[in-house]
Amino acid sequence: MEYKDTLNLPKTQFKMRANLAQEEPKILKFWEEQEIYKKVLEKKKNLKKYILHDGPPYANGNIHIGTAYNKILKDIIPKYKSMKGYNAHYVPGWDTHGLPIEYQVTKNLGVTLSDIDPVELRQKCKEYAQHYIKVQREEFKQLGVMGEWDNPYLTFDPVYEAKQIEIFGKMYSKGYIYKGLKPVYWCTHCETALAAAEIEYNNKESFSIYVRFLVKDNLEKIFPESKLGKNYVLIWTTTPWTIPGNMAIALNPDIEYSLVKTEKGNLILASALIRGVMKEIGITDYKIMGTEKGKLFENIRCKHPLFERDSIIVIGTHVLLEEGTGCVHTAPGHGQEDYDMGIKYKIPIFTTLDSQGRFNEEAGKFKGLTYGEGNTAVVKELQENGSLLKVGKITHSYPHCWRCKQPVVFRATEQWFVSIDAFRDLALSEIEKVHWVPTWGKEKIYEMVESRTDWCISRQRVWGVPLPVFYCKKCGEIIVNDETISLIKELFLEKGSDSWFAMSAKDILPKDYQCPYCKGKNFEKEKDIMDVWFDSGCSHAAVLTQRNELHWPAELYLEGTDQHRGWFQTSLLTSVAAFGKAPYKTVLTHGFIVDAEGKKMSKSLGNVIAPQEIIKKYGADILRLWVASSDYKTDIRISSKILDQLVEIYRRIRNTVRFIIGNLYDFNPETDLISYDQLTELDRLILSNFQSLIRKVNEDYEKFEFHSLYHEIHNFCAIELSSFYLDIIKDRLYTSFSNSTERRSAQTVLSLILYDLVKLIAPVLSFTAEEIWQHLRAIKKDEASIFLASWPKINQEYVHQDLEQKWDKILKIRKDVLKALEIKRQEGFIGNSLEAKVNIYTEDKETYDYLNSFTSLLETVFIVSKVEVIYGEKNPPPEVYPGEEIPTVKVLITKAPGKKCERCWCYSETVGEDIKHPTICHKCAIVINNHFKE
RNA sequence: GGGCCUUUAGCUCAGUUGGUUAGAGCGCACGCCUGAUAAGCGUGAGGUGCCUGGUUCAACUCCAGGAAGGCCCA
Repeated sequence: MEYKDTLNLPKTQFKMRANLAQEEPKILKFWEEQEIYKKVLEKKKNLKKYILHDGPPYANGNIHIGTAYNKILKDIIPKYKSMKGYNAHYVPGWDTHGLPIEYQVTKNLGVTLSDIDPVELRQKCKEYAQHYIKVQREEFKQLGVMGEWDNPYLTFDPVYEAKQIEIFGKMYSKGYIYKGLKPVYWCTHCETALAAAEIEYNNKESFSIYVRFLVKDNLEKIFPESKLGKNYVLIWTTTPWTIPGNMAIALNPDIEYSLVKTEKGNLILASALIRGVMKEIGITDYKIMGTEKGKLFENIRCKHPLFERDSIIVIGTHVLLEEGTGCVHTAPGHGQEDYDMGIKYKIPIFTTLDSQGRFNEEAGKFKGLTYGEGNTAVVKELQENGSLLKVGKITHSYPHCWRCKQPVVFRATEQWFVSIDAFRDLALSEIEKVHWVPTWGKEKIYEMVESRTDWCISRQRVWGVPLPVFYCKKCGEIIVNDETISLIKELFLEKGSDSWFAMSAKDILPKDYQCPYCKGKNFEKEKDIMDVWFDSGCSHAAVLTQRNELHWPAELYLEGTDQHRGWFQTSLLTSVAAFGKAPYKTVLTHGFIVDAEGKKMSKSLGNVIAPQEIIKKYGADILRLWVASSDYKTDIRISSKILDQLVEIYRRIRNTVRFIIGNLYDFNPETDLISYDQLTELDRLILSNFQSLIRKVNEDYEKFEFHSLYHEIHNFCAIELSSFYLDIIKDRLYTSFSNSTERRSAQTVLSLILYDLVKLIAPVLSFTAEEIWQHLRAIKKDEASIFLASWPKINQEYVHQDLEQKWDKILKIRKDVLKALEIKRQEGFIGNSLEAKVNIYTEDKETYDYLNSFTSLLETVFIVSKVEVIYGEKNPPPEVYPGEEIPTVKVLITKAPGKKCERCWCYSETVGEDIKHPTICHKCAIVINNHFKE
């Protein structure tokens, strides 16, 4: 008889090697064909809603690792919430309008804005966006992200656009939107205003010029010695072309300025900078004639170095000593602070450049030159008239257009603005009410909103939602009111915003419409469109309030930390402006993905890791595990080393599960489960431990502490289960009779743990959890998908603190025993621990009684053939191992007595007792004689 | 340049209100097993707690300065 055939060795079809790259597509197909997401929604539809509102990725290009990270992190949450018992509908969205797409499309077509019909261009842009929506949708699905993929929200959707118009209308009617002349970042190449978010700073070589402005007024009250010769204010600038726009020179009120006598006249500049500047402009012989605070110079008149007009001295605290002369050339049409000065001193705001960057009539004789040509021309003229004291070149950080990479200019133009001051306080108080994770997110966005300037929402492009504004041709008034807004809203709802470009103002407005101001009958449409940030900032209204399955405000927004300035803020602003309330209750932010060294990923560094390649090589579950394992509160690292580690962790979890499944091949939970009071003590212990795991993991999901539950689950699999419990119960599972109570006891616990463990990992390891679930369903009928199953609950009956405490000590003694065994193994005295007998010496009565209470369990727990506990022996053999964990015990390892049982591999003196089965032990003989009669 | 943030073992992360010798898992090394086997078990070696000062009987922890890195802004 082959005794091996009488054992219950594990059997399973569940593969040790996951082969995720091949298996995941099958599971995806299963989810899709079975419409699992739909079924989950149907099942949870009457439960309380938990809405994670998706921040729309921009529909161009493939997804990158950051996008994948964000989407997976999001996906974990509705999956958990749904299983936990919420109606957690997830509607993904896309941001579809805007310059990047329009730029790419015109580039592909080889046209400029003026060459192409706007409606045609918009159609091409739409197709472009649609293409990438498709691409990204497939990529997101591959990540295992579940959601309303068949019906996502798109910012070019007519319903969306109509809602956006409504929000604009609401804000306008409250007086929060105005048209004004303001310097904005302007790209002369793209011919458009740019938002701050569309600017990137790169190094650029610029002129560096020092120019003297002749002082016209008498300065004797400030500097008596100024009467000796001509006096000048010395300025420094890197943009000579803005000199024609100069209207003032700004000085700091509290900085000290000196009058310096030089061969180039008496120069006024900040005292602290004299040495450096003199060196720079090549003056070695100079004398300081007097020093006074800047505020004394207010309203002193100077002569413009190029034109016959004045440039007055103004006072502003923005003037610093960081660079230049402390006297700041001020052109109100070409800089933010210059503009502020202009407003304060009632200086006319004007621009000297047209939209293509050419000088206009305001620049007088320079008209027609590009500002680049203007630089040279201005320098030349300043040189000729003696105003220029030094010209050089410097390389400095300068704003560039994020699309075309060209340097931008500051240029005053007519733009539409959202006035932040109108509702700033309300926005700030709403920020206070929101729960920010991590907590410093509050401070970050608070400070940004507190100090931000008005939001420029107009763009001189065509791929976007038009500003719903008419102008009366007769009186020039702006016409925006409830009637026009609702008209446009209905129009967009029916025909989309293309209609704005396809139709004339006359066709859009009702027949015989009259200007409310002058009764005029001819109208013009506004040509500008809205900033894409306004689009996406309206999503709370355009999506949350529009779909029955959702609600407003959302429970959660979850994006990268860059969105404190972006979407979190624009959403807050439109929401507070229109509805007086934040659109979210909680905002979670994560850091950026960096490489092994903590450096950001960039093509030039060659350290970019693509999610598509990870999926192909390792599988999406590994990527998902990476997301869960990382602490998103700071930068998140990824490298092939990190991925290799995750593969190991994954294997461990998978193999633990596989071993459990393998040992349940003949166990049906419906018929074979045994009652709690029949479970062995060890089984009850691990069941109690497992309840703690459920509790901790659940807390971690609630607090979004995924990296913590990743460690908890892995440690439970590796330590509690694999190296302890599973190792110990192997003997019982294999050698007991299949239907015996002790084996069913272990299987009962394994089954209980397995069913809950698979749920605990499901939000993270979604593919693997589903694969396991389908194996379980083959044995016991259950929900069609893991995601239809309910979240594990702690069973109080299983929680036994007292048991855990009692076993705490035996586990420590076990450590000492294992150590003692290892020493003997190193000596070559034993190999397998079953070859050993363990003598435990103790002089401590309490320890002795404690150990004795375990009786024959000790052999099981130490996985040895024999254990003897000896009390009171004053002189144990010298080779004992003194307990390190528990000093009251000493451990002696000897050879186990008897012979090795051929069946259970334990050493026993009972081997040979049974005449029919002389090579097996007594215990095994009973099993054989009772159940395997030949 | 400014605001916010990060820095603990090769890697991912723990470290309670300042208090013994700073922990876990993985990886690595060595060994065992061959009835979880492209698995399983055991043992071990790994730390200038980013650096420099300070407060304190005592600092990974508190304070100041700096370095490296990230996001945002100029």
